[in-house]
Parts: sequence; C-alpha cells; structure tokens
Amino acid sequence: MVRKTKAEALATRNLLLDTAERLFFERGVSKTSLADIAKAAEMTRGAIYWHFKNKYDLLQAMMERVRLPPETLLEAPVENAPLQAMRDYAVKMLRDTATNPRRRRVLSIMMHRCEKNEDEAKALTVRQQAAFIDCTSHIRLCMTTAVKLELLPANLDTDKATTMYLALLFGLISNWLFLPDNFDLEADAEALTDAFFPMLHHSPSLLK
Amino acid sequence: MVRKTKAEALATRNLLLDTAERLFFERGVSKTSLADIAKAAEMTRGAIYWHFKNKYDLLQAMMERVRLPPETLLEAPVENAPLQAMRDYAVKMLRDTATNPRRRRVLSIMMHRCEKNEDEAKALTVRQQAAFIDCTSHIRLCMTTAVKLELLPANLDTDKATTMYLALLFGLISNWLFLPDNFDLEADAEALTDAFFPMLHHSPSLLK
DNA sequence: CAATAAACATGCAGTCATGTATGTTTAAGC
DNA sequence: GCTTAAACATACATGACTGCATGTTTATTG
Repeated sequence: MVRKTKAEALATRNLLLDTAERLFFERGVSKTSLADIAKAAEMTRGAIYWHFKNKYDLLQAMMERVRLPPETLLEAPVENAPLQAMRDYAVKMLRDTATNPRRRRVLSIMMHRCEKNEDEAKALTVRQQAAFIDCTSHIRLCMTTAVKLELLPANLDTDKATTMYLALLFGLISNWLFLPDNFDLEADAEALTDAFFPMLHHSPSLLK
Repeated sequence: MVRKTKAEALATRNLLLDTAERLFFERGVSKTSLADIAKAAEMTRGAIYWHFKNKYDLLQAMMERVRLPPETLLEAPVENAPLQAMRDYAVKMLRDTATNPRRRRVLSIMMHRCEKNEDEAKALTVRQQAAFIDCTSHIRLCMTTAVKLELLPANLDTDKATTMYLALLFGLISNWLFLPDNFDLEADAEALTDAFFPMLHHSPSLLK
C-alpha cells in the first residue's frame, strides 16, 4: 500500500502537518511525541521521518505555512500613506488572528506552547527573532516616512513610537490568545488599532 | 552527611530553586531534567524529591518567589489618584523587570520558556490566568474610578482602555525579554508608560 | 516491461527521565 | 544518652521517545 502518487504524498504531508498543528496546540510541543502525531494521523512514524528530518523540522514546516512576507500584508503604499499602511497591517493581523483558525493555532503554538531554548529549537528562535527584527525595521521605516511627510510631529522619537506599536500589536495578540474571553479581538480590532495613532501626536514623552 | 539543621535545609531548598531558575532560563523547562538541576546544584535527585513533589511543584515554587500581590506595587491610593496608581504600577513593573535579574529570569521562563498545555502544567496555566484576570479587574477599577473622578472622559470605554493598558504593559515586557537589545527598557520605562495616558483623552475610538 | 526509487511500515537498540523504595547519617526532643 | 525522624543519597524498575536500519509495495521511467 505504498508508493503513492505525488499528489497523494503531498496530501499525506499536509495531513501530518495538520495533525501536528492540532496536537501541538492541544498538548504543547514538548508533550507531543512523533508517535502521537503519527497515530492521530493514522500513519506511522516512518511517514513523518520520510517527509521531515525530525520533530523540529516538522515544527518549522508547520510554522512556515502561516509565514507571510510583510509585503503581502502591507498593501497600502508605504511611501505615500505610511500611517494607512501601519493601520491596515495591524487591523489585518488582529482580524486574521481572530478569524483564521490556522493562524490562531500556529501563533498560539509559537507564543505559548513552544519553548525558546539554546539547543535544538534555537534555529526556530533565531528565525522568529529575525522575523521580529524585520517587522521592527519595517514599522520604523513607516514611522520615519510619516514624519518626513509631516503626517507625524517632526520631533517624534520614532524608535520609541515603533516600540510602542509593536508592544501593542503583539501584546494584544498574545493576551487574546492567552485568554480569548477577555475581549472580542475581531469586533474591536479596528477600534483598538485606531486608538494608537493619536498617541503619536499627543504624548509629550514620545517627542525628542 | 545528612540531617542538617533547619537553616541548612532551607539553604538547600533555596539553592535548588536558584539552580532550577538558572537552568530553566538557559535551556527551557522541558529540556531541563531533575538530574540536570541536582547535578548543577551538586546534590542528588533525592534532595529535590524531598523538598518538592515533582518537577512542576518545583517550578511553581520557583514562580511563587517572584509573585507579589498587586497591592504591594500599587502604593498610590487607588481611590484618590487612580491614574497615578496605574502609572506607578507600570513603571515599577518595567523597571523591576529590567533591573531585577531574578524577576527577569522568572518572567522569561513564564513567558518564553514554559509551555501552556492541558495536562501536568495545566495548574500553572490556570494560576497564571487567574493572576492575569486579577490584574485586569484591578486596572479596570482604576479606569472606572478615574472616570468617576473626572480624570478621564466620561464616555471612555473602560474595557477597551483596560485592554490597551495590559496589552502595552505585557507587550513591552514580552518583547523586551525576547530581544533585550531592541530597546532600553530601564531607561525608557517612564517615557513609554507616560506615552499611554494621553491616548485615553485623544482617541475617539476609545469612547462609547 | 523491467528496473528503479518513491513513499511509506515495521522492528530494534539505546538513551534518558521519572518515581519510588530503601539506605544512611545526624540534629532534636526527652 | 537514646530514640526518632528529618534531610538527604543511592539504587532500581519502568516506561517513553528517538533514530536508524531494513522491509515492502507500487508509480514511474526509459
């Protein structure tokens, strides 16, 4: 019953990724063994070891499925409307987190069900840190562009503003994933995002 | 070489907690075995099993060492100066996270080196969620009190304001622990905190 | 149509972590 | 001064989980 067609093999791979995503979300990464995943997918560990090098390779592939380049989300042209770009980015991230089950599960795994340590999973941590740094510099570019376009105060401390933006965005996502009943992320995504930008005009401590 | 005095036994217990704190921080919780901890503390697993029920009991005791009741930090009287209370709370939390190595390590373990799952560690997760809910209701009380004292707009959506406050606070801490070089938490604690409150006056989307 | 290799399944060895049971020593209580 | 039990150390049994080696079958290719 082996040597399936290419499409079938890809389906198997996706099934393994789906199953791993579910189990990692339910039990956490370290408490989920490859045998657990194989059994839940009605396969054997042989299938996993054929498609993936090991557990962390599987985890990485699972995370790659929701990784989208920042440009994808930033549809509004940054050079013309950087404030709109930042707003759209935040709203889309929040709404997608609230409504897209896959993104919700994977983000939850990344934030609350996967340990950042120095050995095997270090590559994963480094990758996440790199993504975060990318995101940081992108937002910083939006901030400085907005200042140049005189959309924000000339003496705005763009570094602090960037820090605040990212803290708010990630804080909202992390807190909601931790306790989804605490507030309605989908309904409030726009209001919470829009609340941020007046701060850049009215907070003296963000000026240089 | 056994049957030490009570003080010595307490010192042993603290040594085990210190060592666990260090190893959990360096390697993550699930990748640190009790044998690792015992060896690093120059003890045996027998000592650990004498002082603690198991690994998660040890972890819980380790976390309790930095748990401080919210009242401790909220020195400013909430009824008279709720805004000041919230400001002081945030600044103290941020500064203490930046300067207190123990708090930094333990918060890092809680946020980035410990998986929230449904089985053994569930008690820990439930406890953290309860603490978060406590904190939420406390901040909400500050917000409503400030509205009553006319320190904040009468039509402020205090729920959203609370959500924003907590997202900012936890987002700042989490992001800084994740990438400490991204910004200077100690130096910027006050400025970042002070930046928040003008938002409550100038953000239309936070009004009802 | 034969050979190859893809796509798994199965089995085994080895390591490692946990929990417990049982020693051992000595501070404390009387 | 004798007993008890606190404060560990040691040893053992048990049960994963991983990685690899080796089947097995069938789509694919020339």
